[in-house]
Amino acid sequence: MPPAPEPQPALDEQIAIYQREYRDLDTQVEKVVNALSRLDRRMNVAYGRQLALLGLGHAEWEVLKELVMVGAPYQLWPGTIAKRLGLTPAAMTHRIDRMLAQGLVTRERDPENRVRVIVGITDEGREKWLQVMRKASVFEEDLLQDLTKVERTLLGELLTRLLRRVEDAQPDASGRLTDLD
Amino acid sequence: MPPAPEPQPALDEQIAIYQREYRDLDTQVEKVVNALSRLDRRMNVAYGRQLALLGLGHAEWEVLKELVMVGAPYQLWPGTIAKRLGLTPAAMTHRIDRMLAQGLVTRERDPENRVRVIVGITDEGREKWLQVMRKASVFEEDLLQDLTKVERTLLGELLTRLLRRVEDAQPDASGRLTDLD
DNA sequence: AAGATAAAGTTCGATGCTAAAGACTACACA
DNA sequence: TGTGTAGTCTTTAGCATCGAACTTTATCTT
Repeated sequence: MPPAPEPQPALDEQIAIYQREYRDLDTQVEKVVNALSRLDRRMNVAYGRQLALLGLGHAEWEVLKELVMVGAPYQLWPGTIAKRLGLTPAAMTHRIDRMLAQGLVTRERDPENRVRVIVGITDEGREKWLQVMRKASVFEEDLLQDLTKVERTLLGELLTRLLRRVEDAQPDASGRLTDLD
Repeated sequence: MPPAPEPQPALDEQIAIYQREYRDLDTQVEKVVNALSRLDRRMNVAYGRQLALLGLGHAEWEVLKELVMVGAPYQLWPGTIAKRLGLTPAAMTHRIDRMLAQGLVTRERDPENRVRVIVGITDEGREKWLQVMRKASVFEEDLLQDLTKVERTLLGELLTRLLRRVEDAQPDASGRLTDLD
């Protein structure tokens, strides 16, 4: 008898096991959190497949996204990108190096402050972003195909409220998410 | 004038910009997907803080989770863990090495098949898992504090349906998520 | 039985990330 | 003006991961 079955257990089954191991578990909460985490993983795998087809990695995609998201003229300081992506400045330096070599971005010194650097996107970079978006939107539509318009709106609404809680409330020293003011 | 404001734009604002850059965007779908992705990132940051306090990294935590999740006698083959976590077998070898040195897991040859290895969890590993769960459940309750019981159930239900779509349907060659059986 | 094939895990070389130290610029204050 | 101080990016060393080749064991085929 093998030490474990191969396939990943279904979500509800997994929660049930957790509860056996940890009595005080709130199964309702745990279900939401685990579903979120599993969904994000699956989505990233799916995106990764499409990115690979276009010769991009997740790293490059993240940076292109930030540059487009900021709107015209599509410029950011490396430090800003790093902060938003949760990376160190060192990692950004190297990412920009690689993306520069691929012709996806530009890098120049900020004329107003020579210590600063301005990263911009090239036409090719913008084109790549668009191609990925087209592929991604197909996948996302497939993902949500079982939900009605009303359900989609509701889901977006509920998630936004969670996001607001975690983004607007700075956690205190013990990590608690408190007052939103 | 700086090339970009420091703080990350709010979700709705971000979606609006995306739509300016990509006309055909379904804002409803995009809102769900982006909220999901942003939530997962924030959650991982929060977990990371608690893990660091206990001297654990995300890598160790993932492995402990899989071992507990499988139930007694808490044993798995390295390859199974690797598959479920989306890692290569090589990475698992090194993770087990490190966790062995920390006394979190055990490693022995499978008596039924000498090529195979059985990874088990130690009492200390189980205790660490429990400590993390206690911390995590506090954070998760805080995260969901604005939702009523009904809303929590509904959210869990909607997410489960998405998960079912992406986990049960193998994507075809073009990456589409189709028929569920 | 004997050899081919398949499967599991480890080893090896290369890549990308982090933390820490370093270099450079701008600004504050004497 | 000169010096200190803070902020931004780059460099360096160490570590985790991946892809690929290799070792060992079990199973299939004849």
